[in-house]
Amino acid sequence: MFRLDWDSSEIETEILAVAPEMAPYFETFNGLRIMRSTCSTEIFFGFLCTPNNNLTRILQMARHLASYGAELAVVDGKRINRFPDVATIAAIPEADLRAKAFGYRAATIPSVAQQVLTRGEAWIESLKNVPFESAHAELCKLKGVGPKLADCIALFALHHMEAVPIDTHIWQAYVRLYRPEWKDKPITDSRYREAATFLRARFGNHGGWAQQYLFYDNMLNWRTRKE
DNA sequence: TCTCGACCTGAC
DNA sequence: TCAGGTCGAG
Repeated sequence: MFRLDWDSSEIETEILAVAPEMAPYFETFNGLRIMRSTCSTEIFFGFLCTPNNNLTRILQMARHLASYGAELAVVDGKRINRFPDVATIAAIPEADLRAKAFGYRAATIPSVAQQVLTRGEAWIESLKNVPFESAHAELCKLKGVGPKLADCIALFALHHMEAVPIDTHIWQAYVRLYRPEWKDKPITDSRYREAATFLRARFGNHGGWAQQYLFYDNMLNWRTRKE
């Protein structure tokens, strides 16, 4: 889960050799790791909760989706459920999720699950065995999944370690470090592609690992950072 | 290819 | 006002 079989100092050394600007982030957040989930379905639908949303609500929504799965145990009075399979999520009525304050994602989450089902239950897992670019392209064909979610799913669910999801935080870090002339510019499709391509080229197979530091730093400091 | 507005909710 | 965005129209 925490990739303890990976030597983080070795990875940091390799990243620093090609991207010395990462040094202060490694010093500040020493020990930060990128997690390795064993359940691709959970990560897939977890990220479907994230668009245009905040972490507190994302957690509530992910927990609610989990409640549709088989009960594993009760710990300190709290039910622990296995994350449900794709078919279960595909069958959740939109009204149920609306009632749980899912907003417009009440429609998109079951819809994406239905699209996945038509590709077969093993489809998500199968994307682990194709090149990152192919997996990303396939994920983007789902209505409701754009380039950012595709990158998140590729990295965190499928373990394509070169993926660099450009969310609002990585976008701010990218502009600050590499593209100051784009300060305050919104992310368009083409800018997204440029940033993601640039960061993958710069960090190579450690793109996912490196972006975690930039993400966490910006997450902590974006409100107070003055330029 | 870019720009906009819409889309749910709730914390700050 | 804005969150770990995406879609459709123009």
